[in-house]
Amino acid sequence: MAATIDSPPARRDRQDSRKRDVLDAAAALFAENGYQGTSMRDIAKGVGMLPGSLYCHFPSKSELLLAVYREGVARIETQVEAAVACQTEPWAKLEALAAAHLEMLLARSAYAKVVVRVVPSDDPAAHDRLVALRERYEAQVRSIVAQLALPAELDRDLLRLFLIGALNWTQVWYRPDGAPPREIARQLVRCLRAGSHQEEASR
Amino acid sequence: MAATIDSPPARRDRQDSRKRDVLDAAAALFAENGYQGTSMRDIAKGVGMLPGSLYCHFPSKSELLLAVYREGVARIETQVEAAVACQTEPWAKLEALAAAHLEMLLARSAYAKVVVRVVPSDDPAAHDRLVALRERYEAQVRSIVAQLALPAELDRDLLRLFLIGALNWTQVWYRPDGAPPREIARQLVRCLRAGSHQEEASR
DNA sequence: TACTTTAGCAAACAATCGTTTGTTATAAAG
DNA sequence: CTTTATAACAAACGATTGTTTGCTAAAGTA
Repeated sequence: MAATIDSPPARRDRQDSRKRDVLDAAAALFAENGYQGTSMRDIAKGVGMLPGSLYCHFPSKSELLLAVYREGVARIETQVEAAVACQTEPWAKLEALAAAHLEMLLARSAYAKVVVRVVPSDDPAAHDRLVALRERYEAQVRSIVAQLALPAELDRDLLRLFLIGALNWTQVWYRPDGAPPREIARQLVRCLRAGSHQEEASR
Repeated sequence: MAATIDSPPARRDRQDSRKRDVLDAAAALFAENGYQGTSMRDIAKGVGMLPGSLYCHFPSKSELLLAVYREGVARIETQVEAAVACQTEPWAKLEALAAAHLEMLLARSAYAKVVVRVVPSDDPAAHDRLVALRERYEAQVRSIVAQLALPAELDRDLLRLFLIGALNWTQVWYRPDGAPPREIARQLVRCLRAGSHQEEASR
């Protein structure tokens, strides 16, 4: 078992390297032109393959989208988790979350852009699994929002949805020459901190 | 001139009636399945015509989208304007704007849904004119936000973009059995009112 | 060396896309 | 009645869609 442990890797590395190329090209194109606006031929051209060759790595366009989505959610989760871990105060955690989310969405990762730009109903065949992936990330946000000290009459779920909405909508209007992601996050959290302004001492 | 004023209308009414049917069907389908997810054949089937017959009323799919978009923006503007006019206090105006916007977006109008769901880059041929229509509405929001009393360090443009983002994102998560549009609007404005909580007396 | 595996190519598949053409039926205009 | 205009049909256009098939060549396994 240990004797053959390094014979497959060479093979495995190469195929995975190409598979990675396909994934990267698909992520870039989905992020730029949307799911329905990107054809398998576009992706093939992006990696210098023929269209049919893509099916050596992914059985269908839907599965390819799912793989990109999965990776996108994973990357956002990882970055957000790391950023939140550096903070102790709940509102500071929320701002760190927002900043990391925006950083990925606006500057860093094409994978992250796909998660926001491509809505589950864009591909009915993958709809349910896409929703499941989205919810996995939202659970992370929920756990941060749960730690906030808020007035009782303020709905926590709505606050979370407003936050995510404001964050994701940045993709529509963001320009690299405007306010940087970190500054946007700071202002957003400052806005949302509203109602609880007077209870700052509690918790 | 006044002698022939009522001879055209009969003709005009009929053709406009069919044109309206096409527009309605397109709006419903664009709202439900997106622009690229809706074919001219789908729309034709929706009004009981053959695909080619659509071109009697609209010269292309892009122009059809533009017509739906124009109508959508106009409807939102009208409703929002009426709702805002009933209020005098700036924050009350903003809440009325949010409520009217959500009412249209979530319950009332397929046209309004299209304006939010279809992003300009979905149709490169119509991109610039779609952006222009979107901006026309955003100007209306800007004028309301301009009346708010806000602390100086809070960016008005960002506040507006956060508001619109949170509003439009509701289309992703809204369920008719959850909180009604009016309640969502109330909570959202309460959240955003944050930073200016202490300056309530000013202006 | 002989066998198996597979990434990728070359070419085509059926289906669907937005759109065009030519014609017919209907109805307003003179 | 004649002329003109047009909504709608019937049918097809070429292009593009996601996908499949058969094959080749190279690399790993025994």
